[in-house]
Formats: sequence, structure tokens, C-alpha cells
Amino acid sequence: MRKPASASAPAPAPEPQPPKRLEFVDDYLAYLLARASHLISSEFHREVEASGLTVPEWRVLASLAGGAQRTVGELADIVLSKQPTVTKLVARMHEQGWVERSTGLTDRRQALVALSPVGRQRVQALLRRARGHEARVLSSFGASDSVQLKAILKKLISLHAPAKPATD
Amino acid sequence: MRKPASASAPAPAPEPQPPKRLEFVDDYLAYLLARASHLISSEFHREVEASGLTVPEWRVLASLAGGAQRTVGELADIVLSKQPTVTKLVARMHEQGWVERSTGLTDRRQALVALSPVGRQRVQALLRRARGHEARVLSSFGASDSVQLKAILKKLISLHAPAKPATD
DNA sequence: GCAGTTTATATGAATATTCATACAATAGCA
DNA sequence: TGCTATTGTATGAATATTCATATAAACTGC
Repeated sequence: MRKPASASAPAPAPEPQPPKRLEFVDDYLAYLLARASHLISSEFHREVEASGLTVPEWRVLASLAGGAQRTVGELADIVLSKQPTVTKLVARMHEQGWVERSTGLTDRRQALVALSPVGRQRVQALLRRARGHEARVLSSFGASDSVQLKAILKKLISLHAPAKPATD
Repeated sequence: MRKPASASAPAPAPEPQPPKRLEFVDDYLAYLLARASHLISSEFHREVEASGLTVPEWRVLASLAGGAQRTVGELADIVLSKQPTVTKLVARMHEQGWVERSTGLTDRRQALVALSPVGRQRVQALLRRARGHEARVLSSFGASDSVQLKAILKKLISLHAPAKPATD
């Protein structure tokens, strides 16, 4: 309502808030997970981008690194994006020659995706770097906590992985 | 290269892969965090959307719920998005009357954001639901693991929160 | 107090994601 | 077998995010 120009008498003054925040989100599990995830991933994403990949591209390559073929739907689930997003992402990656596509043998609706030789090479280097980064993170963190954190996360994931409720 | 129509002789056949995946990502910390975060958040995001908010909107409201004013930059950090994203998000939320904006008193470049009465109301209901959801998640999970998980995540976060390296 | 630098936010263009839906293939079943 | 429902992927339009950059205000050392 008030013109930004004449801003000298601000609203009924919410407290200026002491320096540190101490808010709902700071003890809220979903936020702690999101923040930790973002923090750790962001660190490594600098290396991903330095290697000329985007983060979603890296995720797809990493989830194909074991040599398996995956359908677009499986990839969408693994990389935590929606199916149309992955369809288009895979198309771009295919154009760049990083993945190969084929049609499902038993179900011809399925679009199977696998690493190309180039993609395999490309991901190898990053996998090493990823392991290195993880090792650094975990070492600055203590062996015990490291083991526990992973164990708890895996438990949390398996406890909450139902049949197929969400599409992304 | 091959036309999708005549796809009957697929590539050198990567293994069809036994049902369960057992891959790099399944023991990779960054991925475990991302997956756990996504899983837990997605569950609650259904309630967020049911209440007529988008996820980023909920995040902004939740981080203002304590009554504090926050600058756009602080919000961007808290909600894990980039500054231009938050500028526009806040603009939309302002139009809907959920937040109020004012200019920083000491630094007139700052755009301070705070909840409006409407926004406060709106977030109260969701905060209750969020606490409820968290309680359900954690109870199906054991008190000990719950406490540990939060503690470890907080430790991880504080260990990796440097001065100000990333803009998002 | 003033140039030069840094910092906070805004904005436009480019890009990516998502929703809704279409299409194709399969599955179930009478 | 033929019919209907379901499932997997693709695609176009709408939306959101991001990058690059502009603008404005604050700091710095003189």
C-alpha cells in the first residue's frame, strides 16, 4: 500500500529479532533433512558443474553407473523428479551421447535407458570424486556418527517407502 | 539413431538387472539425505497443498512464524532457494496478502518481510499439522533413533555452515 | 565529503519443471 | 477374442527457477 519512496515510518514494528534465529524450523525434522541434504549436495555440486554436468544429469548417470538399464519411470523415482522432467532430461542426455535408449523387450511402452560408453567414462571420474567428498564429510564428523547417520537414514527410507503413492 | 518403430534388436544387452537395485547411490550419504528429505517432505506437502499453499510458500511462512522480520537474502538462505526466486515468491505472497514488506531501517537496501495477520493465521494451522506429521513420523521410528537423528543432523549442519559461500 | 568498491534486491531473458493430457501398449475379464 | 481399464511415456502450454545484469544504498580510505 505505502509507496516505497516515502518509507520512513515502518509498520507496527515486529521485533528486530536477536541475531540468532531460534525458530520452528530449527528443530523440525523435515527441515533438518532438507537443510543437511542441500548443504552436503551443494558442496559436491560444484565439482559436478566443474565437470560440465548439471545436477540432474549427474543423478541419472550415477543411478545408471551399476550397468543396469532403467525405465524412465524408475529413473524418475530414483532421481526424485517427475516423469516428464526425466523424459526431457534423458532426451537431452541422449543427444549428448551419454545414454542409450531402447524399447522394453517384454513391455514395449517402456523406454529403457542405459549408459553409453562415453557416459560410463564420464561418470567414473565423478564417482571417484563423490566418494572422496563423502569421505571428507564423514571423516570431519566421526566414524560412529557416520555409521549411525547412514543406518538411521536407511531405516527411515525403508519405513516410508510404500507401494507407489507419489509420482515423483 | 535407430527409429523407435523398428526396435526389436536392442543394444549389446546390459543385464536386465535383478529386481532390487544395489547401487552406488544406495550407500551414498548425499543421496540418502536427499531421498529421506524428499520422502518425509513429500508426505507433508500433500497437506500443504491441500491448504492452498505451494511448498516454497509454506517454507517462507514457516520461517517467519516466529514473528521476526527477515530480509529477502535471509529468507533465500533459509528456504534453500536463490535470491531472485525468493524476491518473486515474496512478491506473489505479498499480492495475496500473506506477508508485509518494509524497507530496512538502518540499511535501506534491505527488503524486510514479515507475516501479515492473515499469513499468521494461515501458518498457525499448518504448523500444528506439521508438528503432527513429524510426531507420526518419529513415533513410527523409535524415540532413541529420533533423538539421535535430529542431533546428528544438527551437528552435520553446524559443521558445514561456513561464512557465506553459496548464494542459495 | 567523495571516488571506487562492495552489498542487497530487482528485473528481463533464457531455461527447466510441472500439469494436463494424449497416445500406445498391456492386462483383465466377460 | 473383443472391450474396457490401466499403465508407461511423450508432448504442449503454463509456470517457476535461474543466470546475468542493473540499480541503489552502504562502506572504505583518503
